[in-house]
Amino acid sequence: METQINRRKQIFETAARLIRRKGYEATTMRDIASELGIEAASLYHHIKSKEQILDLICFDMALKFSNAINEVNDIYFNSEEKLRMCIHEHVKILTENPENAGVFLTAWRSLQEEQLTKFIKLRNDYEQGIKQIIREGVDEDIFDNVDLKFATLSILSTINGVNEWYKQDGEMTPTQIAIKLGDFIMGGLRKKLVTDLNYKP
Amino acid sequence: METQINRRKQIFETAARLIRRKGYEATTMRDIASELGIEAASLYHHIKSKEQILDLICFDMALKFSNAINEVNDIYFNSEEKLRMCIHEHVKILTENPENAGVFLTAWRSLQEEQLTKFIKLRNDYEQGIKQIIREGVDEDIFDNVDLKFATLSILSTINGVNEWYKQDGEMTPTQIAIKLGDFIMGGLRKKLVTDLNYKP
DNA sequence: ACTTTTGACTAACATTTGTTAGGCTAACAT
DNA sequence: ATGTTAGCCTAACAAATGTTAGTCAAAAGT
Repeated sequence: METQINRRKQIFETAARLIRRKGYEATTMRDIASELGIEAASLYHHIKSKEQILDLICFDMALKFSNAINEVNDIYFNSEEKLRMCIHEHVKILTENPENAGVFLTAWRSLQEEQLTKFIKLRNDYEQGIKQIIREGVDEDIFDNVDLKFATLSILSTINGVNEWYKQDGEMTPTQIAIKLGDFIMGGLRKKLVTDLNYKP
Repeated sequence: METQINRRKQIFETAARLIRRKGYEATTMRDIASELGIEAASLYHHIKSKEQILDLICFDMALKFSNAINEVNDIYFNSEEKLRMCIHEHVKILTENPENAGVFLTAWRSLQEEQLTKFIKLRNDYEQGIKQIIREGVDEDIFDNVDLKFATLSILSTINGVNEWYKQDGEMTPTQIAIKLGDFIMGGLRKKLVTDLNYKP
């Protein structure tokens, strides 16, 4: 009763780990089963299909990102604060389950047509949400007058990169990463002068 | 004679396009052949194997990046200029052949053990090269006292993201993208004050 | 004690995969 | 004219893939 649920969870976790490392098509049902010490056919007592694994992981992650930006928009008002909080929430999601996040970031291409279309729509919504926050910052003269699409995609690429090097037992906590990322995205690499009144530590 | 070489080139181009879009394992020899209007077996008169396609593309791209950073290091001295030129060269490589670049960025995971090890080493060398330039900038007090590994990987993620949205007939040329990226990476999103003596347009 | 459920197994399936062998045709070289 | 080769074809193969069917032992529920 309890064990079944755990087994199912194990299957999803193992699958996510392998799919993230080798890709969806390169990961076989026999690979997943072998990692769990069982036969491939046994997987089907717990899951519907291989495709279901990819579907659930991708859309579960997409939902998390969607919820995160909605919360941030509900709570905060200042654009820079909003963006910094989005970065923080994004990093939290990427790091609290790096395997699923990795699947979300790379294996979504393997979704079937219908699901793929839905997924891309969700991802576009999220991008539009970030873009809107940047737009507000530009309108309020807090952010530079940047190309919105360019800035949005660049920032998201920067944040998503975290998934490629983050280690659970690494030197930086997710929060520390988020702060550094926020500083980098806000202020860039160049040395700040103290005469810059916008300067924040 | 002449046609053979062209056919071979066509095969690599078609393969790169498909592999970039769907992944290496998801792209079959029959897919590639079908795009060219021939049978899968016919491909083998021009290439050795499917794996060879991936190998050549990945290592050809790796070589380009390696050459680029070496040239930059030979020609320029100022750290910020060096980094901006690296960004420019990197963007040029990513955009002058987006298909091959996409394969390089995502499909390298499918390389066989031996080639994979070699590839990762080359990529690490490149990352170390960028890191070294940032280190120089920090030492020369031009860049903020950032975490070197963090800054290197963040910057590379930012630049590589270009491959996901760049369009040949888009609004921005590769050079314009490189300049915007350089500005963003150097100065960040936040509005600059004119009292910041480091400010560059 | 008896029945049901859980979770695994073996065996097998239909497809799909990368690849090889061998043959045909048209262009080219001598 | 004759031999060669470039470029494709069909046929086929062995291996791997996702999945289904049917069986069985142990645990849980009654």
